[in-house]
Amino acid sequence: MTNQYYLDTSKFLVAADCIIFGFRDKELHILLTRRPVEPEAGEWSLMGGFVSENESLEDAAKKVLFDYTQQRGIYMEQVNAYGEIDRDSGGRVISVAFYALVRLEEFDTTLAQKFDARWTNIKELPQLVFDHNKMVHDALTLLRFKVSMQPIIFKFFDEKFTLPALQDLYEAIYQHPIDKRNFRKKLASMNILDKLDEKETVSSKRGAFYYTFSEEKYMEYLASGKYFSL
Amino acid sequence: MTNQYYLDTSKFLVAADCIIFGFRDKELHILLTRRPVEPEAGEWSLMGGFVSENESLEDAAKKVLFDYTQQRGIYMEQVNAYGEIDRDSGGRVISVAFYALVRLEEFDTTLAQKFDARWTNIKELPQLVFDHNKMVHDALTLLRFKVSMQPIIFKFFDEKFTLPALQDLYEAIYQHPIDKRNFRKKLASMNILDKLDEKETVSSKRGAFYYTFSEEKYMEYLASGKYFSL
DNA sequence: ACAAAAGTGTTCACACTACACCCATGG
DNA sequence: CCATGGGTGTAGTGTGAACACTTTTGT
Repeated sequence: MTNQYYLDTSKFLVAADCIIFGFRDKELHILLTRRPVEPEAGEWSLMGGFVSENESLEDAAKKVLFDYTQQRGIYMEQVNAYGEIDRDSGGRVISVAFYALVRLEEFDTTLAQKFDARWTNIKELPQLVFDHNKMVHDALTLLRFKVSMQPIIFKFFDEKFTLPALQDLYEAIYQHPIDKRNFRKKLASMNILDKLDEKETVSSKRGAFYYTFSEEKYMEYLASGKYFSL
Repeated sequence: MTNQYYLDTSKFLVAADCIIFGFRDKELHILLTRRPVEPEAGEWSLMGGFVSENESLEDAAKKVLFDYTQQRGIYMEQVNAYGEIDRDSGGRVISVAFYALVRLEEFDTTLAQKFDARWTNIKELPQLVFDHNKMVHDALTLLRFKVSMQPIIFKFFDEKFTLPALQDLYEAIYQHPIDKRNFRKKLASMNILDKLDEKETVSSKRGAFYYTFSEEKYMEYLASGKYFSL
């Protein structure tokens, strides 16, 4: 099967590292763990794993995500491949980073303890092993771009959400405040949300209406020739 | 040196494939070659090579670029890693794609013959081996985005260029016509170009003034708080 | 003189920004 | 009744889009 031409060349360990984003306490967080093996055992690290023979890069990343979150169907996107010779002090490893957006409402906190993992506010990011800080930085840059171009922000929520929460998330991602009226005006003009009768009454006395993202309305929006832009 | 933990895992061939963009005849072109080895020998392919033990991914891509163009300091950027199990019918290969922008004025055409390479209009792209068509598609998407956000379009030119040529290039990248006056107005408002006294008189009788991109003016532009956007 | 490409301003529509007050409710 | 967060409209400014004619020069 494998061609002769392919045999005389170096082979490499390949890892998939995941920047797992979640939204909590009006701030964007990422899931970090204490690295379980040498070198740099015990230091903060992204979730990762080696790619094995019978899986694609995406499969490997999905496996990592499932192991640490027990969620399936997580939104995931490749960030970049990292291939400096000495990026991993334990040996030559080429790593492909993926970012993922998880619904924190569904997150099983017992998992966190099992893996010595912690949700960390992106504003208080510690020093991470190897080039993981760079990976997070690149992932954030990509996330900011993607959020502005595609309706992926809704993947942070478990189905329904309130407009104040959506705005808080948006502000957490971009790290700057935006005007409430302008934000809502823009969303209204897109007409891609369904307003529910239900209210969320935990974070305020008056309560904020829940909304859901409507795939159908979004399709109509696209069909009308417009492009999503937030 | 290499830790025990790293030893029990699969290793992979890793390739660097380059989408080399150039501008000619008012159209965007990419450099393709006839694949020299089985499988799919003789079919159209991107330029690529395997990564070796003592080089980073970027180094491998730079080597490929130098081999095929003899130019140094080519602008290059990573597109994505491709890791489907059966993407290469010759064996399991993980490939990292890079796009590059070359100055066609400096291109040595004898090289093309040596490698059985050809500049191909992106509008007439043939079927390529493996997933190379997808790589080109992804590279084009990224190029379009980057061109709109950073002044990399000037890397297509050897120092000086005319405004009509710049506009032609811009239209070739985005595949749609733009208004001449609006285009020039926008460039003028940015004030990042230096007008030369010299004219280019090959493509018109009247002649078009040459311009150069001014790094200093660009720095001032950024310092004024504005962001490049074309 | 004419063909072929270079160069140049104005108007209009729309989108983005800034901005302040009333509402509903629980304690 | 008051503190807390939810919800709403308007006016001004700036940016992008549409649009046509004059200039230069080689043949």
